[in-house]
Amino acid sequence: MPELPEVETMRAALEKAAAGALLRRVEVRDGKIVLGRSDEFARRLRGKHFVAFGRHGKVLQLKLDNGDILLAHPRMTGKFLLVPPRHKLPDYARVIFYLDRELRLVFADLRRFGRLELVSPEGLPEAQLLRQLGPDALDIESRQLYEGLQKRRVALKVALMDQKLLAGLGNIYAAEILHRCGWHPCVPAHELTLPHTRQLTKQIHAVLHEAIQTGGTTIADYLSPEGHAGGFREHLRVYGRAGEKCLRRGCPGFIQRMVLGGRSTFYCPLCQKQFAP
DNA sequence: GATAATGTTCGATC
DNA sequence: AGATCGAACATTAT
Repeated sequence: MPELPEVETMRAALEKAAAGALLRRVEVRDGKIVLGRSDEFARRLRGKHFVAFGRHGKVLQLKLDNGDILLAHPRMTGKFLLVPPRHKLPDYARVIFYLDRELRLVFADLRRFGRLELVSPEGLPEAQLLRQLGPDALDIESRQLYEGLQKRRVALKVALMDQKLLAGLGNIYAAEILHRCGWHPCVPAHELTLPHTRQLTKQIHAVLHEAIQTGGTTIADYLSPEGHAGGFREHLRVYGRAGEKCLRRGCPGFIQRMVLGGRSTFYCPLCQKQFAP
């Protein structure tokens, strides 16, 4: 489920609630979630403190006081939840981190696609969860994005979701960004000029910042670690709105759904035709 | 019961 | 070699 804004919302919430927390015990209920040996994973974490909370693309980076880094990728349905004392554990609790202060941090994941990986500082560059990622979508500059787009023949929306090009965008935000640009999702990526790419970069940053401000997007089951739904759902202009009226001021169009790269794609056939900066 | 779901990865093919 | 496509992964909600 989560894309960059949802992972950033998780990061900020964990930083607030668990900075400096001690990991008393780690219980791996589902070994599939953890890369490598579960017993080793639990043993290496026990007794460490969380000291910093980072993120790259959709990957959360929880840093420990011995330099090791716990990487977490939620994939489709993974999430961290902070469970207060005496509260019942959530459904699909796959890995449980028992902290001091009577706090429990749970990695819950219905579909079991999520992954946790513990790496040493030296191992960080080759970490499976980070290895293939391009620059973070919040940091990428137009020039770099332009050069990456030039090399690709695929539809622009497919390129935006390619984590090697830039890390963090998924199906929701790629669609929303293209609608704000007024471009059709099928535009071949390499047709963008540098000025087009400047406009695109600006919208990528604007949409992501707006989504972070509102706590991300909840479609089916995303919740922040404190259990809050995301507010960006009210800001969606195309995603999940097939058959509904286009929300661009003055546009009489209706949102259409098509399949691109195997994923549902939503766009307005009337106002996503233009292709000029 | 069929369909779709906020994502990545692998193997086959171009 | 590198890009691209479709299937696979696992499980539920509608």
